[in-house]
Amino acid sequence: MIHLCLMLKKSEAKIIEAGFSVFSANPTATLADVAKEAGVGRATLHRHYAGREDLMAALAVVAMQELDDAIEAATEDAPSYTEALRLSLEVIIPLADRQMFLANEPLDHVPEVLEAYTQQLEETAEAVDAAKEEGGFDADVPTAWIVQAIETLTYAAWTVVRDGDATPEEAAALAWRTLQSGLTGGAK
Amino acid sequence: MIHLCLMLKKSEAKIIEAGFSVFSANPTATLADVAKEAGVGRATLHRHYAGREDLMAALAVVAMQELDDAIEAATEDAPSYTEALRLSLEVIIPLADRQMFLANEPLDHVPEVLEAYTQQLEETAEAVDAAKEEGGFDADVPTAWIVQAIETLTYAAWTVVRDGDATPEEAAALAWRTLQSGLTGGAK
DNA sequence: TCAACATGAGACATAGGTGTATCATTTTTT
DNA sequence: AAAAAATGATACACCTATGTCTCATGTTGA
Repeated sequence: MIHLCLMLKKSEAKIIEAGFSVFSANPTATLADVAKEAGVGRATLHRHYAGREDLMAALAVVAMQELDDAIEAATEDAPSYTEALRLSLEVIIPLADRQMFLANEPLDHVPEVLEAYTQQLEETAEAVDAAKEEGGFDADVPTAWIVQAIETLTYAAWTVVRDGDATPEEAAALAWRTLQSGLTGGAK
Repeated sequence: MIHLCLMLKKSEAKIIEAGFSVFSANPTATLADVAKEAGVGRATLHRHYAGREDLMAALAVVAMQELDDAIEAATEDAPSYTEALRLSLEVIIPLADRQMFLANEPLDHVPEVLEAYTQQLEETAEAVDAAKEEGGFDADVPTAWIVQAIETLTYAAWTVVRDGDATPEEAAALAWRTLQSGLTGGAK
């Protein structure tokens, strides 16, 4: 909401924030619910976003942008690709609740979102490949698996944080340890 | 469908199978879609299942039962709890597409499903605790995290299989390795 | 064969979310 | 202060999924 105000009008910012809040709690919530949460008339919502799809797409764009910014800020002076991946993991967890509800939305029809998403995946894959050369990951393990493991363990970390079973820092540490050395006692 | 016929009438079995098929592809599909896929009139579907919630609950019950059966069959003569967890992981992956679409359904209102699900989680947690004592997992790692990691890595495995990036056996092996020893080169 | 039952097809009513238009009011800008 | 823009509230029409009902047809079992 802070930096959103720089580019979005006041009502739009309120609607976007309400969208994150409401749809995170209930992905099938009504546009009326969003408008109410935003303290805005339903008609006003329609003035800014033509329909549900438009709003979802806007939410996706904002979420992607936030993610990109956070990752770039966290990794810009990382000493290695491996460390950059670890730092990314740490940074993503607190933002995950703004992304997760979008995962089940059919956003493939919005080229802007699709493009950003595939690029995100590609960048991760590139970072993983680079980390492999550093010895951070075993070259024998398929990159596709490592990327998927990073994504799902990020989700796992977000879940345990949400359930109050760990702090974001603890969850990030557990996720990274799982990725790197696994959970066996001997591998400590 | 094979053993379902033992307890479900023909139409019911067809509807249930169609439900898995249709809702896996599109979680917001219509009851009419399910009826069509089942080769059954929409009215017939309503005769057997009062509404969408009823159908979803029935699907959840069947899916849970299948999971229980598969896990029990796979682990009944496992040499250890750790090995039992590995075998469970292997067995769940091919069944995962019958479960995943249910994850985003609000089934908490169906006590039968809720109870079966929580029991499933408890059994996993118990197996993890037992595996800890065997040395299969580090006792320092919270059980809640291990359980969550197992779940999400199972999902990851299902995903790569679905995308054609690995066979079920390969995916299971990757998931288990990730859990146990991680993906670092040195941990091979 | 006959009776009981299940099914398919269609008509019908309903409810809820969605999108639009209008108008008075408020806020912002000039 | 005056003009312009944004907003809230309301009413309206629309569409789709849903659920119910009926009746003719088909299937099953006695």
